Amino acid sequence: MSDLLERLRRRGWRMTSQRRVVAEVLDGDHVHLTADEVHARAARRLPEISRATVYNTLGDLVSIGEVTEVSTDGRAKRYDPNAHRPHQHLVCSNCGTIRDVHPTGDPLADLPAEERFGFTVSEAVVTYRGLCAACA
Amino acid sequence: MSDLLERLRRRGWRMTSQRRVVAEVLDGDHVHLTADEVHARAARRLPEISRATVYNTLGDLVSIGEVTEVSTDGRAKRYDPNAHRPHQHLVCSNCGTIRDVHPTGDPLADLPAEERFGFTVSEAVVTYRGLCAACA
DNA sequence: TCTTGACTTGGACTCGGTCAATCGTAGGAT
DNA sequence: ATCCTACGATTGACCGAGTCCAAGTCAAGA
Repeated sequence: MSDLLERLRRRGWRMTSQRRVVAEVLDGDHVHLTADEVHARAARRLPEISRATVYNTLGDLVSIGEVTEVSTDGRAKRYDPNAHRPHQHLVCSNCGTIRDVHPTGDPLADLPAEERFGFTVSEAVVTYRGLCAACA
Repeated sequence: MSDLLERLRRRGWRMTSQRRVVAEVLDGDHVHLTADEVHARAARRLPEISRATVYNTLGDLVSIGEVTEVSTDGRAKRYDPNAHRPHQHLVCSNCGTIRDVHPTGDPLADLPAEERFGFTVSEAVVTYRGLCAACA
């Protein structure tokens, strides 16, 4: 059932049938769909939903922090509803499968001051790459 | 002077005027140009060079391992000639400036076995984000 | 139920990148 | 030095991902 939908309602997000199906499609763990995949799945329940609406809704969800954008392959961005707990990604270099992972330690601590070039560093995004069990 | 050009010559890479200017444009530290930027700079020295040639040449350089692709913003890929020594990237969230950085420690070691989902993990790509001195 | 501002739509458009047919040339062979 | 030819360069059409806009629709408060 949809945690995401519940949180959105609580925020007073204006709820439309389009936004509801997009939120429902995104629900779950290890979900990393492209905008077109979201559109295709949403269209199974609401055939007239337009691409622009899916892009708008995803963009809104990202800007309010309920969904994060992941771009692991330089192709289409993927949308990750698991924004409530920080995590990194493990990607199969062959088939593109993505898993959420929780490394120990803080990568920010591994960047010495003299390697910061005066930046105020706030975040470290880690992508682990390798071959999944099926592709190895 | 061009280390890259020298390495390419040593590999027996067929040298054309187009390939030479692309290699020259890419020479240096903290260089992270988009394909279009490479094309623009190359065209200053060789006005008739085509976009397709730049893409072909960059693709070739990547596949022989002399240049690496970096995609930090989900927009155009950037090309990094500093492929001979492993490093990560520090990106300004505001202006997009990129610096090469060398964190201590091995991020691969921070991913416990039970978080590997049966993958053979071979690489960790880290992108540090923050604000550069000028943007802060 | 009415009203209205927010949301949705379809289509044109942009940007980054790829492809294929044709032309040109680097560099080995003579 | 020149000739040949396979490999590289060029042009322009094309593609996928994403954005934009003007017009239509509708959720939800009064």
